[in-house]
Amino acid sequence: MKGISIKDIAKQAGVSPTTVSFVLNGKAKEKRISEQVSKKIQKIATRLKYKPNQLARGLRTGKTKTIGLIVEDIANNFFASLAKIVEDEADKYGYKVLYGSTEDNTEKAKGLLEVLKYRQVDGYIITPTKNLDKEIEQLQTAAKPLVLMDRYFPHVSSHYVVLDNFKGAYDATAHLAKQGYKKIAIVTIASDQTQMKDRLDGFAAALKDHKLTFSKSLIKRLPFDLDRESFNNEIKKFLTSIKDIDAVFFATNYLGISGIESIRSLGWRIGKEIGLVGFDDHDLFRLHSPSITCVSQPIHAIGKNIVDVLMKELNHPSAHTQQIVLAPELIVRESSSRT
Amino acid sequence: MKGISIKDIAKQAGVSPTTVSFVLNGKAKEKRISEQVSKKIQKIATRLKYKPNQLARGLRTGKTKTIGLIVEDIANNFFASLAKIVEDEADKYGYKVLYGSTEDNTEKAKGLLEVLKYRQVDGYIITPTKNLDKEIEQLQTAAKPLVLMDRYFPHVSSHYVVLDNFKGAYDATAHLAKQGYKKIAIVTIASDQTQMKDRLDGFAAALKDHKLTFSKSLIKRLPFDLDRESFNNEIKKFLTSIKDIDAVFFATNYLGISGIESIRSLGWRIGKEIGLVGFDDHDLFRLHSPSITCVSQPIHAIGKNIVDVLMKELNHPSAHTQQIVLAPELIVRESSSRT
DNA sequence: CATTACAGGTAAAACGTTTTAGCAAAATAC
DNA sequence: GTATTTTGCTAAAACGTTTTACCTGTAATG
Repeated sequence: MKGISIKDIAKQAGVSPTTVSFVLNGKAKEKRISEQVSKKIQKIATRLKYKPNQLARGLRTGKTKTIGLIVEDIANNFFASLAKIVEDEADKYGYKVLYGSTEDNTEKAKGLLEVLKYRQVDGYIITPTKNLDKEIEQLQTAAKPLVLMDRYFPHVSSHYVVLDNFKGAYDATAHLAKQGYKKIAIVTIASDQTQMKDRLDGFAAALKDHKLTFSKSLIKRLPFDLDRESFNNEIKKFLTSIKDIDAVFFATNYLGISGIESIRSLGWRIGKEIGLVGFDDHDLFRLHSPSITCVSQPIHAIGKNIVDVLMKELNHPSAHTQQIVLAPELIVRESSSRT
Repeated sequence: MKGISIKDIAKQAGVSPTTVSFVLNGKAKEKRISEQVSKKIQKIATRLKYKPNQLARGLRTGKTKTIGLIVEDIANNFFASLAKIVEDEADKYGYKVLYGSTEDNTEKAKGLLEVLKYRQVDGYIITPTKNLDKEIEQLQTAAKPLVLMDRYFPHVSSHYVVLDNFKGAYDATAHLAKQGYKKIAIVTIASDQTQMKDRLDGFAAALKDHKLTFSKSLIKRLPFDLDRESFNNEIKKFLTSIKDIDAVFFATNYLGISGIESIRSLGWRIGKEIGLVGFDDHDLFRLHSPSITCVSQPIHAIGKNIVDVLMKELNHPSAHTQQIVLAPELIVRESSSRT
């Protein structure tokens, strides 16, 4: 089952492989191939269902029509949904996607970059981990098109598409304040990267603007790599340690899920004794009783923007980098209404 | 940033590219390259951090160390979790994964196969759609290693790894029966593929074994490609059409989710007026009030088996095909207890 | 009529590997 | 001391494209 090659077409058409290549790449006019020959080659090509061997083409041109997608965790709802959109959008441009999960582990991320590099992907979509800035800069100096997502490095000028995390957290917290909650805590991930820093900052700013208590003791930063059991235990310990706590904001979807579980096992009634807001929408949040208020990301827009920026960069590399910050939407539900 | 090539190493070592290739492919002894030269080449290679150009290698050998993964929907929890495991397992063998979602659409599936083919993947992991049997057979006669997952074609002898769907549905239904539910319905997807057929059969067999009513009117088969709104409407229409219905089994995770939503909007109390069992475990099922009984798939075992079978086939193609059927686990929760 | 221009193509190199076939020198056999 | 085998290595082809440089014949130019 050897595939059809350009030579086969050439033979059938009685011309040279060169001519076939020209025609099939749309350079017929430019290279002055006659209408006749051109048509003939086209016909034979479609009849034989010729598909160029991407390896050979890649070897010659250096372009593989493949992009690398590095996410935090493909099993996470948010990243999985995004991956689907990226796949669809990339497909429109004829690109395929190679993916990998970092688990928020820098070594794993470096490994993935390495693999993608010698697989010669044309461009990268990267959810960077903590110390990946050096690698990102290296890719940039090598003029590799790349787009960061979900988070970025403030000191590195690169393309990125992220959520307005500050606004997301601010809105969530302000909403809780307006609902009359007085002592609001946050549970987040111990990360100094922008997405978490901005969420924390938004939280703090909203507290300040609404003249609510703000202290270190209202913040819990958990390591990323705990299992659910440990998340639950840590969250319970934290929540019970705060006197008069009446609301909590969970800064990621999986923290929110653990949060719900923890609070219930404490016997507190969500929306009554304790207000709750989560991050990223989820079927669970919509259908939970009570339903869970959350900050929702415009996943479709994010995916589309990422691919559009990357494709623009692939086709017309430009000096100036594009930073896209999309607005979140606060979806108000029962978990934050004191009634 | 041209990569280091075998020629660069050859030049530095003062030998021919051939020799370098032999050494780096572990054929030093076989090809009688001296210890000295061998060591020297190894050293230079690691010093220069040589990584073979996979395109060139692939072009020459026909092997790309890439496998194609075709799922129904990468945004679906089950497939996303599986994709992660497949990625990890494949990585252990040095393989990367190209993926795509079919949306249960045969044309899309054919398109994906086409793309994967001319990307020259070494092997395929396929969640087949309805009429994909011809394509599967074609791949087989072309001696392409492939493993089907989630479902298979009874009339095609191929490797596959699936759940014991009959048992899953049987256990779920029998459980409902034992709990005292009398009129049990099923909502499934209108598909004649094995996974759905077996679930339906398991459901029917359990009803029969427990001497419960079984009639066509207790079965609802919905098209795959509805949006959630339509799923909900259809499910509501169906459930209200059955007199004295007191339990329902949803044969996929997304149907279960829609089912919960529908039943609630009907004002029925899950676990009281109506017993409910879902398919595939999900955070939502665990944390819903009441919590949802479900048939859970051993995702990790599935993923590992799939990759193991594929790798065996890649390395030692054999005549006999392997059919692996894994046992589901019924996770009993509140939605099926009449108390 | 001699020159130039252009139309319509092709030969061959290159991309970076792997692999087959073979060569020269050293070692062994008789 | 010649014939054979073994050792240690290499030249060159091949994988399927793309692309540069050129070639040949005809038409236009002066």
